[in-house]
Amino acid sequence: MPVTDEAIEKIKAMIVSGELSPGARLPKEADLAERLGLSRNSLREAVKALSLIRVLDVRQGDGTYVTSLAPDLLLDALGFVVDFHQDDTVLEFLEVRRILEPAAAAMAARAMSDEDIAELGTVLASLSDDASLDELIENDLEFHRRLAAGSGNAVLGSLLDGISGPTARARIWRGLTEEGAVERTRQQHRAILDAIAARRPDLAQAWTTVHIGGVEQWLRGTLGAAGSALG
Amino acid sequence: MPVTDEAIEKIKAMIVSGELSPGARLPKEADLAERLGLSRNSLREAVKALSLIRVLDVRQGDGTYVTSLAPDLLLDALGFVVDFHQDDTVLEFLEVRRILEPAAAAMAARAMSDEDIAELGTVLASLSDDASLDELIENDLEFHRRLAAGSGNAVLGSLLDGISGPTARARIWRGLTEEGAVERTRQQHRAILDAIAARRPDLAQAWTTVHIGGVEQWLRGTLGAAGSALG
DNA sequence: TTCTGGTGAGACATCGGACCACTTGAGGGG
DNA sequence: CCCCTCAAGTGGTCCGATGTCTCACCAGAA
Repeated sequence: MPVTDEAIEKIKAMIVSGELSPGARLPKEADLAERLGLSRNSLREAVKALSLIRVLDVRQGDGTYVTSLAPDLLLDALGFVVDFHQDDTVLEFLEVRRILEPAAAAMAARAMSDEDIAELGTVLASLSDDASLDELIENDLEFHRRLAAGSGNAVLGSLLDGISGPTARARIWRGLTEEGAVERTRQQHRAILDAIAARRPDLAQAWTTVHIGGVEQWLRGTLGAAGSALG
Repeated sequence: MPVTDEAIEKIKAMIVSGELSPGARLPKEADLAERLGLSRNSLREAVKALSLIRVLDVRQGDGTYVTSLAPDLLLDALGFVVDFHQDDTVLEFLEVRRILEPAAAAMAARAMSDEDIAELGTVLASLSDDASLDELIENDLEFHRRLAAGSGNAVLGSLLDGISGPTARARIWRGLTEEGAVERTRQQHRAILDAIAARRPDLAQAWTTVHIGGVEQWLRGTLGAAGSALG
């Protein structure tokens, strides 16, 4: 095993064992390198890797720290990974979303505070009728993000956030606007909100299933048509 | 933005844009470093990070390649992340599993081939009555892994695989054996298998919900008791 | 002809040292 | 008491050299 991988494992072990608590500061690179028995260059490779997945937080001129290790932090690296999938597996991601998000909506209908529900409504209301594509996407992301967070389960929220990668979402919206389905989507958003506000988990779940399932069905048709047109 | 992060983005862009296809070989470190305008050391940090999340595959003496980018590869980095969560958020992960896995079981009841179902039965049957803890865990992991894979959705399968981290699973099984619930768990596994074999998605889903929900409930009680005992 | 073993080129692995850039906090000046 | 300056500490980046591994090529034996 390369020394770098070994270093990754050792740092991970230090964290899992509790020697390094969340928020703790690591020894300076030179010292840690000596302690782990490798050069500073190799150690930096390990630190960089752990930094990419948000386990470590390096601050130039200050030091290297263990992050909070909160699930949302660690899981947001998921978005980075999802970006690599453009066409082929986007449907599979959407399918997973169709499973998770309705469940999240049902949980949100029980768990969300009245204030949060009101804010969710504000998000939808803030969208003007002649919004640009970027605004549509941003608004859509914000709505679904708050919905997921409203489930009360941070892991579920982050997971949904991650697999709803901006890239894939942008492509879908581009297609939807072309077909003039923007208004229908907004109505579905509104219906989900109403169901949550009425504290009806079953309705919230059903509407979310309809919402995601509709996008899924449309995308399935689009990809199929594009595939046959190309093939 | 540090040059290393910049390099990560550029390499990612090269892959997403199609300039580097899955399986393609990257230019040698020296050349790529020059092209991206940084030193070999800094480039290596970027490569190491992308290698940790299974986007690049570095082979000493040969070269650096883009992986297949298959979702199972990319998502298995998830397991690494989950390992950092011991007590606090394990319940949230289990809750997500309780949402995903029943859906996967239902899909498996429709999609799995007769051969795969037979193999799934073999897995359960291969467990002896006086199996050790390690054998129990390994068998349990194998069963759930095949079940998730049987859904036909690679993303779903890998996601389930990732959040069912070996660490958390081991701790749960240790507790279950102490309470003598091994036999009940095995019966539930058997029931899930029977439902799938009978091509009954509804039954498979229900049994899986019962199975995961039972573990969840038990764990919730255990953690609560431990917490109050400590607090 | 085919298989085997050696050999060398090419690629990544690792190292040590040097210098740059940034953050922070102490200490002096207003 | 507040603000500015500056020096120490720490990560950021680079260079050049050496070690090690993989693979392809080729000569020699079966």
